Amino acid sequence: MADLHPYRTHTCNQLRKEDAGKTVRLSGWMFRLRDHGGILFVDLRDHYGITQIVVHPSRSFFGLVEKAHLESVITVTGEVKLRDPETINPDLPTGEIEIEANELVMESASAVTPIYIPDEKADESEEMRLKYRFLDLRREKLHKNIMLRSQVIRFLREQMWAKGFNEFQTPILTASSPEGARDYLVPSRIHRGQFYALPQAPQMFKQLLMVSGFDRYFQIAPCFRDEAARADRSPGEFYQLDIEMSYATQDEIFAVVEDVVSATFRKFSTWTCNAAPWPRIKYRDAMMVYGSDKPDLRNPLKWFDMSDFFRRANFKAFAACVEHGGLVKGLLVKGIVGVETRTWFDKREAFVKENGGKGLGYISWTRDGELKGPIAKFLSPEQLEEMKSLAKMEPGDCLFFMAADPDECHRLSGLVRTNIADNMTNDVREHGCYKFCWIVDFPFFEKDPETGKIIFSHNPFSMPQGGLKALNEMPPLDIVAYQYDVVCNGIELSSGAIRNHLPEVMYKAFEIAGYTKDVVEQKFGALHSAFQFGAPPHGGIAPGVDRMVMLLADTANIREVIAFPMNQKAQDLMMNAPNFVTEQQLRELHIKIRGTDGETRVP
RNA sequence: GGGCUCAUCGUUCAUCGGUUAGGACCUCGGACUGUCGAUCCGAAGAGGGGAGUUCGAUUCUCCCUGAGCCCGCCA
Repeated sequence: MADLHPYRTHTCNQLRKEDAGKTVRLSGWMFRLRDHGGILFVDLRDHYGITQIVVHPSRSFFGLVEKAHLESVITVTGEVKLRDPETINPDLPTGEIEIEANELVMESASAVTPIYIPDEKADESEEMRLKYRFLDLRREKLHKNIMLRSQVIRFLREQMWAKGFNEFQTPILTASSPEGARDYLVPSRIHRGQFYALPQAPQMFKQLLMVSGFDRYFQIAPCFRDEAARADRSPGEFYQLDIEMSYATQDEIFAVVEDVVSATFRKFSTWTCNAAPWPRIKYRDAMMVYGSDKPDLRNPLKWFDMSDFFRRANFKAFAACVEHGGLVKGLLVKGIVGVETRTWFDKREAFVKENGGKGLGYISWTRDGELKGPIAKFLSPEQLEEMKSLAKMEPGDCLFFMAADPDECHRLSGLVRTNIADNMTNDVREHGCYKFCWIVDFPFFEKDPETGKIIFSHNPFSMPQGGLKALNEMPPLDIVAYQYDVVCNGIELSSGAIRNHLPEVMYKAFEIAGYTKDVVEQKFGALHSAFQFGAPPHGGIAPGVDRMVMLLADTANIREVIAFPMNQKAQDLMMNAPNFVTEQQLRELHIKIRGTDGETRVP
């Protein structure tokens, strides 16, 4: 046996009945132990699988194994034996054999683990799981998620290379960027009082690579933003499949993403995907129909504009709303009258009020032909008839109404659309599918609700449709940009734009948003400078890697697809980051901590 | 910055203001030569911190601390 590899000749998912009789060596963790007094069974686990080890009482190491804690790492040498037919375990790929241990080495004894690894359904606090992440990652579910992530990233890379894209690295220590999210700052030791920033995205670098003539760029790019986390938003840092293309039209960029993302979802999930080209929904239509710029298209419910109808109808509350610039929308829900109870309808209305709305009107067409509901009595028989044909209503259907200022109306209608679908007795949503769509034509500018100022609504790098002419001639709020998102099942997967590579257009756009030429040249110095020397028209996009894997793993929490995530407060509980540093370190960085409770604490 | 929910053995979940604070898993001890979430017997092990209400608080109230989710934020 001296010629065997010191740790293993096979993995724990390799041996089959054909291997019977071989002398083998396996290493792994003691996953489970079944102690029958006279005989021990150890489920030996490694990355690949599980193999049963049998330890007979005559062996010198019998006592060692019997007393060992689970999760200890051992190396076992022994003979592959066929199991008796009645002891075959059909649940294990290696279930037809077992290893009869002749030698055993305790490589690394484990203490009692704070979480019990075999219990996949255990529901420890996330705090506990994050603190002992290296243990949680041993569990099959999480281990698989991280492997899925690894394979997805590999596949994304392969596809990008195959499409002629080149992979580049861009700096991690860079300059603080104007606009956008809060930067993570890194103090400079050499330059007193100056700071680097971690990139929120390699946005300017990838554009500069286009100016440098590299034509097609991609990177699995780390992005850092010092903003609050959510269940679907990783705190601090996340990864994007960052893409930029020279001389590309919006349609060409869409085609690349449709190809790459579709292929990825088809490869790594059994769920169906809607075929490319994906629906392209204008931002304004998305807000009108779905009340959201990230609609879940598995939900078939759609709002439509009834402002014109209610302007003419003699229901004063809605007519007044429309007169004052508001919006009235209708949502037809088929076949729920007589299915859902009065309480159900009351709950929908209560939901709207909880979310700041005035209420939720509706008219039900009962199975015996009556039109009922809080609003029905305000409409004349002719108007009710018009409403029915407008909404394509049938007996058993209910028409909901939302009336408010446009922004508020969209917001509430989006919430209601989801709330109704979530609570219907007969679920109308599709399941087991990924529904992709493009949201296009985002507004270039919007009005700051607090100051009333015109501000960039998405990002100042994108090209306004109509170019300089539009900026000069159109009301700013009517201008749309070559700015687009990919949305899948209600999750924003990706965001991108055809860039603005023309200095004059930059100046004008920033002027409308209240910035002078100087500011443009100062804040976007490199980009502005680069555009003076021949810049190719270019555009790009950046699908979120974490979110793609999250959808593929069918988990609601993005931390389930990140090996070492931070908690919602952007703390790494395992590494204890962030943490205090020594006075010496602070001195080198010319930093003094402000305030009373933030005194420098030396660990 | 704000809102909601939560905090009990190592873990997880119970417990009407009066209980020897209970179960499951883990742990420890014992039995057991074919199990595979082994089984059986036994044992150990808990109210985050601080105020208050009360004859009496794990339970009610407030503050602090910590956690999760949401809003703001995330061009």
